[in-house]
Amino acid sequence: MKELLGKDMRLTNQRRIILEELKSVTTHPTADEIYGMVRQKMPRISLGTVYRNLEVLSSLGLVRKLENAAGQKRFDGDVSPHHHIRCEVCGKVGDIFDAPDITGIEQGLGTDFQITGVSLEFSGICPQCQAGKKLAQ
Amino acid sequence: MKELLGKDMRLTNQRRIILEELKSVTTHPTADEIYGMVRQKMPRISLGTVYRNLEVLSSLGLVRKLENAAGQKRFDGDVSPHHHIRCEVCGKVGDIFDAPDITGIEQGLGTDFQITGVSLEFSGICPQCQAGKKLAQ
DNA sequence: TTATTTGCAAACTATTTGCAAGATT
DNA sequence: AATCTTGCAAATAGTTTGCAAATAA
Repeated sequence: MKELLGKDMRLTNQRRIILEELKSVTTHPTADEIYGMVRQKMPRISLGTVYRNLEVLSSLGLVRKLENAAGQKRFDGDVSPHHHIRCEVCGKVGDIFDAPDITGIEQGLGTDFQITGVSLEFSGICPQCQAGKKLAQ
Repeated sequence: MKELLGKDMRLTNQRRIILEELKSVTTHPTADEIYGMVRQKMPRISLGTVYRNLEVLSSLGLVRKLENAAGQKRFDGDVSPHHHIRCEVCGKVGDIFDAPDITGIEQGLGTDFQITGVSLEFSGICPQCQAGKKLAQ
């Protein structure tokens, strides 16, 4: 597990625990939520460190940063290819593993941009918000 | 043009000018950029008013709010169905009118969310940033 | 012994809000 | 008159940054 990070980059306890915690859930937590999770195991970590390390981990491709979204960024410990659905009411994010394949959809489009990626995101209402319709959590 | 807005909603000069300015460009400006544009015609308007009215106009469907994005929200005066591409370097947004149709892609997916929408967004590098590769504007 | 990383606090950016004054019906 | 809207300024939320101390190669 030593060589996961790049040259001159260390797998510190902070990084390891952030990564472990993120991989242990499927909830796509925000930086702040990750901060709360990690603090249970490492009470003196700071929010700045969490932000810095999420940035490092996502630029290394070890976690996925979900910024194609309203509001806060969220993070996903599952880097396998899949899509997301975001609750319009509470902002919670779920996974979509079985959407039709859109590979190649970016070919031959009329744009002067050099295309580097495509993102398909669904929006909807999560089960909890469907239930408690009035009091959007 | 009086009945464009809902009951008890007025088409004030501020709203009209914001709408006109936004419809006069294809650049998907940020709230701050719209503030700059509108101030040329209405120097005493405040940024808060611009934010408030962009919210009103987009909730009425008269403009489109692009929040599926990193960083700032952007606004589009063209509400016809089309997709967007965002420059990874400078954040600029372009239009994509000729992407393959993905209508119905949300049908029968394995999720407990009630699906209400789909968004396809491309990312890439705009012509200006391709040119000046070092000095990302 | 040198470069990286951390905790802390302050700074920053984008956006929202409270409120008294102004405008519209 | 009653309601909606504005300008202004202050507040808020999320994130980033500077820096001295701590840590690890």
